[in-house]
Amino acid sequence: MHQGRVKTLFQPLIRKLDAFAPLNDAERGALCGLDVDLRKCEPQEDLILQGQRPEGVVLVLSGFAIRYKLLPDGRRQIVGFCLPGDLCDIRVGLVRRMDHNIAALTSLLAGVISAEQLYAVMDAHPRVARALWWSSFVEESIAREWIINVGYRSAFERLAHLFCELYYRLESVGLARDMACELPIRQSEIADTLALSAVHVNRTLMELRRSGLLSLNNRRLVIHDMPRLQTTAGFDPTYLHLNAADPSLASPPTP
Amino acid sequence: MHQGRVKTLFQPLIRKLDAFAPLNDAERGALCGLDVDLRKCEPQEDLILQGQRPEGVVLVLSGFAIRYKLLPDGRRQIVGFCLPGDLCDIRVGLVRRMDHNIAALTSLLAGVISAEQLYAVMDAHPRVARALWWSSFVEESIAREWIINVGYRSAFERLAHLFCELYYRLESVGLARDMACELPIRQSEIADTLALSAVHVNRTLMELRRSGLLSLNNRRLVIHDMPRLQTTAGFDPTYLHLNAADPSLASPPTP
DNA sequence: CGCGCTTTTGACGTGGGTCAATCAAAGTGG
DNA sequence: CCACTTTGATTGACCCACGTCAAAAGCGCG
Repeated sequence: MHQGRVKTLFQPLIRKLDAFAPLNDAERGALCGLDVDLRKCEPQEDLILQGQRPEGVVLVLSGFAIRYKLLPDGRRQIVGFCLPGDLCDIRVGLVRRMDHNIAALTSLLAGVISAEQLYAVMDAHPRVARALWWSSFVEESIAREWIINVGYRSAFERLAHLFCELYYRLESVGLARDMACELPIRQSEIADTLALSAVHVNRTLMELRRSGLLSLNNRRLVIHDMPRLQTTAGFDPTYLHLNAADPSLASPPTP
Repeated sequence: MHQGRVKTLFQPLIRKLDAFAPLNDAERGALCGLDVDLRKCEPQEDLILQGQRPEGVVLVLSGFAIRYKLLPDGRRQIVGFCLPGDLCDIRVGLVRRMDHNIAALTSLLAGVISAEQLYAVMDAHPRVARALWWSSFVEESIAREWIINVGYRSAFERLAHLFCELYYRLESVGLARDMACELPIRQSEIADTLALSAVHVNRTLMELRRSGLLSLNNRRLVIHDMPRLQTTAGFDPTYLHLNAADPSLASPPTP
């Protein structure tokens, strides 16, 4: 469905999976051939609500989304970013009710894919299946790294770390290059992500700018000194498992 | 291998998976028939090191283990508990190098299973596959909840929340009942888990005792007032996806 | 019965929170 | 084209939960 335009929209996903193991034409074709139910969202619009039974796997085609939970005092904690090419979440077909919300951060185009159809493609193309399982593994790794970010690091390090992560993730789907990318995130959203107050995010961001490590203006992130940024952040990209390719590995079975 | 004694050692895993969807005799048999490479560990001994290529899926048979990362200043952050019945981690066969360590907390008996064999069982028994995918999904949910615990909640709430989680997880594998369980965790380890100092954990623990919510003495946790404990912790068990059973759901393909 | 872990207690310092303005950019409508 | 509103960024003053340092007290165990 929607073949014409959608084909290019699959680029981020394909590009990401290629980093695990290069896909052949048949595999790319199978992915692009997926029936996606296009869904356009405005900024702040919820895609999936907590407690809901997920009706399909959501693939972010363009724009940013966030996973978040609402907290008793009305605040929210963002527990993950869904960037273009991210599937939220492959195993969702196994779960009765979502335990968190997903909302659009920017205006966003998503594709809803039925679990059955996705699993069929995975069954027919083991390497696609492996790549998808790998990407869901990476998401789990990211969640664990966030525990450390929020628990252990100072505000300055937290921001630095988040920007390192977002830069590399965006680069891996072709949305960042030359140490710069569009980053349509408000300071209050950074605050909700890093468990800081918006005020302190602001102060820390200015400190980052003053220190010459990066600048973030007009929704555009420019990293001026990546090596030093990584060092001060304690950023070790291992957890993103980029270049994880190891086609020799056995492939777990699809649910 | 090791059939006789090992069969009972599979109980926690089977019990946990049963909560997702009751397994029949063939399915139980397939699990118990897995070749496990038994491995006995002393407290503090590392099971799997960061950077290592995992050689198989580790199933905790008895005792507690922790997932942790070492931090630049020598501290460590615990990013997960592996309790009896936990597999660490099904998709591990897809990954070139571990991004965190796993160590025994107590003396511990683990079973190492080859990815190929586990995947074969999953292929032969779709419901087992679904249950295992579900349990790995739950681990990811737990990691996300920990982001909130460490980022948002006060020390008092953090401890309360951790004890709620551990109680329910232990209950689901038959190691807790009547609001009590063995909990062989030192205060310094709670500190490393909750991103608090050991001193503050101690003070907070005493406050929890004084408030009559629970007691933790001689490695034994007794919860005196679970409803109030959950309320003060802001604990919503949804994220553990207990009773998640929904056998109608489609099953994702094994890698 | 003395050595090594943990746990407990005390005194004191600080990173980051809160509250409350102010400022800036981007609409919006007349 | 300009008042008026809205939303987000910035700044300042003050405060507290939790960290650090340091010492004491239990408590197993050889």
